[in-house]
Amino acid sequence: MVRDEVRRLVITGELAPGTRIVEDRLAERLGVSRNPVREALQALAGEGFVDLLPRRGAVVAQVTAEEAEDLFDVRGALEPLAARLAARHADAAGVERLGAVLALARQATDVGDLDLLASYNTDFHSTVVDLSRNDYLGMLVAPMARRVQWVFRTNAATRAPHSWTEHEELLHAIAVGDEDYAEAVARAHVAAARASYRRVDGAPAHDRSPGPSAGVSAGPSLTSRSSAGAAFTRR
Amino acid sequence: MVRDEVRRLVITGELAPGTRIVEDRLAERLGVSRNPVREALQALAGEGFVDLLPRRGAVVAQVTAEEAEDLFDVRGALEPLAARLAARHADAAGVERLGAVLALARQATDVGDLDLLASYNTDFHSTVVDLSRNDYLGMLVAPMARRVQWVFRTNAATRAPHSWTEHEELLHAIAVGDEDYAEAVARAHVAAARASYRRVDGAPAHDRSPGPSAGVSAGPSLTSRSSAGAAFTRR
DNA sequence: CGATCGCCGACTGCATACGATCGTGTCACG
DNA sequence: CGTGACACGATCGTATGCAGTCGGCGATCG
Repeated sequence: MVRDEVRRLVITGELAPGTRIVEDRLAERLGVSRNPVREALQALAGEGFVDLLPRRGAVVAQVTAEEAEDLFDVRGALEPLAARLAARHADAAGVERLGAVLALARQATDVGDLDLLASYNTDFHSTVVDLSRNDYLGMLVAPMARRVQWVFRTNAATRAPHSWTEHEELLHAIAVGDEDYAEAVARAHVAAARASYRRVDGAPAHDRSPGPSAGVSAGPSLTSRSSAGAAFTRR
Repeated sequence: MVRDEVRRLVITGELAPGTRIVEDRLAERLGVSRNPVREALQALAGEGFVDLLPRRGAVVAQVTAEEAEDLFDVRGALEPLAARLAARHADAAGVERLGAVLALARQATDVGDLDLLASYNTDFHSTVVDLSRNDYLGMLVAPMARRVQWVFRTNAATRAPHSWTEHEELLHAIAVGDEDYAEAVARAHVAAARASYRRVDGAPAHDRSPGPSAGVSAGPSLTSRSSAGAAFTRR
């Protein structure tokens, strides 16, 4: 599918944030006509990977520090829910599937393939949502997981090891069916990821969100690549 | 925009759940070509209003009881978050905007225009999310609010009055900036809506979600407007 | 009489074509 | 030398055309 290919180009960074996307050129590059490309861009706009400016085309979305924080807030709401529901509904086969992803991730960790590890991370969370048996939640989280993968491709390296021990704990909680425990683990997982992010990326200039304040305040900010001034995308 | 028009057709029920959508016919009906219709259908598929079967076309999605419950679970996670963030970030102007929507809703209540009231309901929740200053949350909630409006168009009548006193309380919590209170009110609001839904729609056969069990088990179900027999819309 | 194979219509998916609109560069004028 | 209007090019939005595929229906065979 063309959509998946374009999304891959964006997530892997082959199309860097801020680059303008011209339908003609991308269509030629992919060897298709403009129509599938247009549909792909519409879909990716819905997922927040590109911004669609009427009559002016598409640009790969910028990830500002604020949006990363926003993402953490939402993850903090949805992932604990997914974990709780997964613990409630998961059966043996489901736990098996989760364990399989974990095993693959361990291999990828040993080999040191970070991109692969990141995609297993996405797989793990997607599987948890699958086990929650909440289709609507799945509809929301699937794009979000991809977005998370995109936003944190840069600092995934430092985060990975801790992340996976936390995943093991979540698997355990789900396996024994302890909803409260699963929810708590997921909550802690997101909080830890946020703290890790702040360590790597520098604390946000204006703390819009209390939570665990990142003690280590870090060096030069990688963020603020924002070029556009008027950044609002309301309708 | 064609997309908005098609979405309206679905939400208002002019295109009933289960009906097959043929691109040609809909295009002619709207007086445009197939291309805009195709893009609209893709977008609506992303929002969950239609199911897209590869090579077979689009079908207006069915809303099963399970999906309604799913929706409540997700609302129960996101709306409290939005309320908390709104209480944290809202300024006087924002509170003003919320109050304006409430005022309009009161008028609509007096007049008894239920469709209008439903859309104000959507507006209210959208505004709360706006005040939260979390763009990503807004991106998720905007389609969800429309979906809620769609799912509960049938029983909005019975629910409306209670709903709006709860809204007033939420407005107050946001106005005084009490995050915990705002979050609690939003949580209670969703729980009350769920209870109301279950009263009207009958308790789900297999209780997948504990929560406040609907004591009143209700008479003749208003639902089951489904025309088609095969009602499953899993992918 | 029932089941299977093949043909036919319908519709989607993609390609191509055209008109509309916006940004940009240039030229004239103050 | 700076500013404004005009015109051109680039690119989007929409329309039309064509080929591939899927489901339905009838004919043929067991």
